[in-house]
Amino acid sequence: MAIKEVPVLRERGACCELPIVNESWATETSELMKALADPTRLTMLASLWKAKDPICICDFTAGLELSQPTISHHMAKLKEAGLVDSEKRGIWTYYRLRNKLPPATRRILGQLIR
Amino acid sequence: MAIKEVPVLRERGACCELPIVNESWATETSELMKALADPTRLTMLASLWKAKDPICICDFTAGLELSQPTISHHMAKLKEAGLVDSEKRGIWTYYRLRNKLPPATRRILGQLIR
DNA sequence: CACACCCATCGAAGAACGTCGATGGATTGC
DNA sequence: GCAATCCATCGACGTTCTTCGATGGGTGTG
Repeated sequence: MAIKEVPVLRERGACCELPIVNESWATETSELMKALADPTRLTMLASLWKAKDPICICDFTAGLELSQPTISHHMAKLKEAGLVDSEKRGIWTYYRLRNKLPPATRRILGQLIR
Repeated sequence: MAIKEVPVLRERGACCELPIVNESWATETSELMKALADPTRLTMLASLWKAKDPICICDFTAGLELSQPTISHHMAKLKEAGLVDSEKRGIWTYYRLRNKLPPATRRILGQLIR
């Protein structure tokens, strides 16, 4: 646990160089993380991940203890992040996991869920 | 892309059941996602992931275009999330990826960072 | 047509977040 | 001891987020 490799020889005011990190990678990845940074949205995603069939807003409203506008709001965020698709059928709007998910995104979701 | 499995036969006011999603899983996972939901923190994590040696605050302050308090603030969040360890050496505080990371967390980071 | 239901959107309120300058403790070099 | 450096913390500000009630459009039922 101790940090042994670091010499105390370092000069004051002298900073080391950081490994190069792609800036657009950071912003794009943080967008995805923001979409996942809410327990309600994670629950909805996990439900869609596990369910074979699409799920409509009223199912989530009945199952989660939140108002219908809040559920719709969260689902809109998931859609805006490109994580879910929606389709209207009669008076219902059904949501499902987007089937054209980028492979990397799908792998991350797979790691998170289950 | 079309949703074929959904019958329109559904009765009004009748909701389906959701797949069961563990509630504490959702809150805990969302905590991790919140820690990752910022480009600066992602950049710092990626740097620590790639770097062999620990990195001190002043390196990040020099490399990223943010004030020192902001850098310290972000690093404190990463530490609070259990993602990094710190050790003081002389006047410097060195940070490194926590070596006792939960395997699942490590796998997620591995997926995210390249 | 009138009514009931589903749902997206709006506006508002409160909480959480990102950022900074200022400050002060700790450590080291002179 | 004095000055310089690193860094954590505080207080403040503006932004973003979560949540809700109210509203209205769309769709089907009687």
